[in-house]
Amino acid sequence: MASPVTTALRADAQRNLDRILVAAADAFAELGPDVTIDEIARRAGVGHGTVFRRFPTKEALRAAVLRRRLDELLERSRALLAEPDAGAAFVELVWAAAESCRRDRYLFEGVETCGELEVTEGKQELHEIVDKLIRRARRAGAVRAGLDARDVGALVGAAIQAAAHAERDEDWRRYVQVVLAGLRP
Amino acid sequence: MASPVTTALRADAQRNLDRILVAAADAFAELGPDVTIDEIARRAGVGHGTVFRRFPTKEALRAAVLRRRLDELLERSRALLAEPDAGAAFVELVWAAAESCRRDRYLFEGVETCGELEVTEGKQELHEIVDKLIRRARRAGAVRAGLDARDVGALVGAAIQAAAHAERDEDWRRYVQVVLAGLRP
DNA sequence: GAAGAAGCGGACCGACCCGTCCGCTTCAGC
DNA sequence: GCTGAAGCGGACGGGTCGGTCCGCTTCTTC
Repeated sequence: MASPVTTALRADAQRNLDRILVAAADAFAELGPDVTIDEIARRAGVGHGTVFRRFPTKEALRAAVLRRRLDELLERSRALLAEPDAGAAFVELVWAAAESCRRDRYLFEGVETCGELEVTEGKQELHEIVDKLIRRARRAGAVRAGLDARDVGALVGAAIQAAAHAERDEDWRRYVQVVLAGLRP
Repeated sequence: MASPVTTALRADAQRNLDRILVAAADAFAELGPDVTIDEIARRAGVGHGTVFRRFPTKEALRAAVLRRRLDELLERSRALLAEPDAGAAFVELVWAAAESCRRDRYLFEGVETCGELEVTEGKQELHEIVDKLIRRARRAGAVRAGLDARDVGALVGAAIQAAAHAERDEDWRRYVQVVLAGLRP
């Protein structure tokens, strides 16, 4: 996924790699970008030396996890370009982004601050597609002017972040609805 | 401020205390809650032992800084209760909160996660007054139903946080406007 | 200006954590 | 099964940082 031509891994190594990526995604989402590698290794059931053999630094591991999330969003966004109703497509996009941020509340912040090529390229690609979706929606009169992909991403990420300390667990939906209402012309 | 009956400090000690609080506020706002005490001490022009004499832990220092911000907001909110136009008072409240978060983008997150009595009490007080302002505004038809002080605080704080990585420096105003638009009925 | 209290700050300790390294284990091909 | 390569993981080094402590300095009071 990260590098298209990975030399085939031994079966046990591949198994460990998968478990590390899953454990890292969970741990980052739950404890934030400052989780220790030891914690991730513990969750994956491997020694922390094993983590460092696959990912030279903690940042590289974080980047791999972020990239996976970005790829999911990319796929979803591309599909939405085919949706005939531009306004509905935009609303769906927002909810998809919200779901992603919901799974990892540090996603937006992470993508913004991560300098790894893997992530900045993914972000760039995503922005281009999302900008298309926004322009379409604006022409259809469903979205106010003066907003781009970065703005929408930031606001949605923010709404989820806001709900992190909420009392009820579904508050994030209300917050996203507030933002959606604010995005209309 | 924190404790009403502080035993009088020696003149130089009081001077140092003031400089520490200013330096800490700046450093926390600029570098986040993880700044080192050494950095704060350096900015204040004191040794880091001096910081620990006034504040037993880093958390206590952070709490003192947060409390100061909360007190400013408290004062502002109380004044707004006297404003005859409930809708306008609410909008002003939101902008005041935004300005505070703008000065320290980690303010909201800090207040939510800080366990020190000093801060939780201040938050409680603020919530009560802001809830009054919101109820007034709702009765005046200026704010949608189903939102309380916590919600509004979260959304405003998040909007500012979102603007932290924005390209233009005034983007945070646009974001607050989006949220304000979303808060209307 | 003398004396004692208050304050200062840097050396120091211990905990934590990233990243390396190497002796041992496990897998894959024959 | 044998063999060599690939993989493993824990011990270790080095750096950082929060918090303590104590010999020295500075202020205040008389």
